[in-house]
Amino acid sequence: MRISDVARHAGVSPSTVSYVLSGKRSISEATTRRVRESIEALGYQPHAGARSLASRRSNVIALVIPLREDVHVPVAMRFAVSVVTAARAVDHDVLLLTQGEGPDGLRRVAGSAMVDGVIVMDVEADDARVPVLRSLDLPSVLIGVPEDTEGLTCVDLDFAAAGAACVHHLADLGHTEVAFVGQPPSVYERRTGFAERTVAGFEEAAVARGVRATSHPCSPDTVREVADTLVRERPGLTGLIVHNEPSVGSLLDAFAEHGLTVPELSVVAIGPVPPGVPPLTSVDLPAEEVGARAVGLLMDKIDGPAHAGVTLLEPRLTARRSATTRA
Amino acid sequence: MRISDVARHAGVSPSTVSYVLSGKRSISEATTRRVRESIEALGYQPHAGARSLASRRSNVIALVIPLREDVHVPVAMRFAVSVVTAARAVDHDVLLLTQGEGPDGLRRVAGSAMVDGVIVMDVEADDARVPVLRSLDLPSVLIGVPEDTEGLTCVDLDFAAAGAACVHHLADLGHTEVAFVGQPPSVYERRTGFAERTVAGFEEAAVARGVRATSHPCSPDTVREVADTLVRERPGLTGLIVHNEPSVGSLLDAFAEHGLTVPELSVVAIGPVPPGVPPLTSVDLPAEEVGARAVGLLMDKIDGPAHAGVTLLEPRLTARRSATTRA
DNA sequence: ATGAAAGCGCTAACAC
DNA sequence: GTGTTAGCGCTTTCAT
Repeated sequence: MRISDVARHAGVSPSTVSYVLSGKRSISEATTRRVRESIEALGYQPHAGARSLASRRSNVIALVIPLREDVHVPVAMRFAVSVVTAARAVDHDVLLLTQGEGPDGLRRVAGSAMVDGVIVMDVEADDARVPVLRSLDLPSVLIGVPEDTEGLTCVDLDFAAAGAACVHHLADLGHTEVAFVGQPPSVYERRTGFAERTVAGFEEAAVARGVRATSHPCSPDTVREVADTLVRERPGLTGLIVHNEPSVGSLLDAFAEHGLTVPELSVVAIGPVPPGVPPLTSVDLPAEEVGARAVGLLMDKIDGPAHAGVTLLEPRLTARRSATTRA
Repeated sequence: MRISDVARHAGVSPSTVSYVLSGKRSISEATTRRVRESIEALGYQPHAGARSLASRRSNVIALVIPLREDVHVPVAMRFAVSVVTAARAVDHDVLLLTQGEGPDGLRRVAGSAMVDGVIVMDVEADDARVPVLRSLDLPSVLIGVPEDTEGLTCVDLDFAAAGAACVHHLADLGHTEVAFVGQPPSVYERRTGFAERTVAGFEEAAVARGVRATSHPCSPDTVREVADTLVRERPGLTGLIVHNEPSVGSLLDAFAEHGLTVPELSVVAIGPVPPGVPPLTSVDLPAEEVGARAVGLLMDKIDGPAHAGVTLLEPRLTARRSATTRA
């Protein structure tokens, strides 16, 4: 089933069928209808390879997903799904690249014209893929923000503002001693942008508001240790900011064992809305919006002149029931 | 940069370059070396679209990933990553399809010759995609087993055997009263193969061993309810089989509140090795192996005559420290 | 508003 | 063991 079959069936030339499909030329109402009917009747679908050869567009974008021990998989998956959904909405498919392939993966898909652009997740401050991206002239969008953003297009939640928003919320409620419990140490060691920026935002805001503050990294197996330390060293602690979705539950349990329960201990989370009782006041991670924005920006770059820049989505703090006025 | 540039640089014909790349013809050692050097020197990479047009092979496979509320995302991701890794090892890329696209997604990628084959995850007993796959003449492999497997190629862990293995392990340890805590109810309602088969294997083995047994579905918000019910209605309960990775932790906590702690309550898990203390005796889910097998079988189908059939990987129970001899 | 025809870059059948 | 060449199925000038 080829385009010429459709053309014959509709009594037009192949190019007309092509133009009906692409809309790049105005075709009479009547012809358009006949062509569409033929396409329908014959069940015609253009050959993707032929199309990409002739048009120099594959209508495929690559998505590099992280697969590290320390990234919270469900969150990564939400990004991935939103990217796929948004891409499909603009008639593009998504090729999955794993972090494991590294810079070479990017070179490969770019060099073979397999994809029209790429979206890279989980970007580090000094990411090895960034120089490759710069050298590649392959349209790209980063989800996350490296140190040097010169010439890059990045999207992310404004994590600094998110960290700050939590401090302001607690300070507004009268809290004067707060602690920040963050991502696993390894996340900071490899200098993942979002983690660093959140802590920075937290610390700045704490200074600005005159709030006593400390921050601690935290992995699943140091939850108890972190809670113990905090209880011991910060007896006046009344506010807690948790930027570690997988461990919120057990962290709060650990505090509970010391007699500190929510909402006497006021808790604000940063991340996906945590299920559980009581519902946590939190700054939600708008994965769907980030993914959609990334795709939108990538499409702009693919068929327009590059429009570099960093887009930081404003955080929205949703007050639920875990943070209350300081007793 | 085209194949003819490489050919000129190496002083051979384009077809020779093509044959060096594909290995489909024997080329003299010397020529091969010259061609490879030219490829290297020029940084040549074949155009994927041109290649797929001429060879009728895209070297891309599609992977349909589930994105339901009730599937445990980290497990799904492990499958996905193992599929990508295995595919890359045989020089194929992976196009990501979401469950949301349903049967149409399959038709689309097949019809446009975008992919050479497809791997479908999270297959239900009566899956809407199966008839489509049958009608499509697109090589496919299912991860999971539907009711009617006629003409299909399926791979999965032998979940019936896994359920049975847990019963045998507990029975061997002297337990005579066991309970099975499974997936969320919705998983059974949509008749997901692996869930059904596990329960069936559990029940059969319990009858065979003369063990008193009941089974309960369980979702994150019914964990406590399930534990309460079990404690109330099954006072003699000493063995627990948990086929619900995300809830094992809170389930055991709930039992602990009733004074039933591991290993006095012997627990065997089915799923990815659960982190946590004490380490749980479990039948691990060999996601990497399943993914690799799926890719291997798909490659066989892509370049050979179909070799349908159901491959069930034998479960391996690893005794750790959560299941002990009955007191 | 439509058609004719020249490629896009590769593979593989056919020749030697 | 290697070269020549005819497509693969589409898009897009160029022509009308």
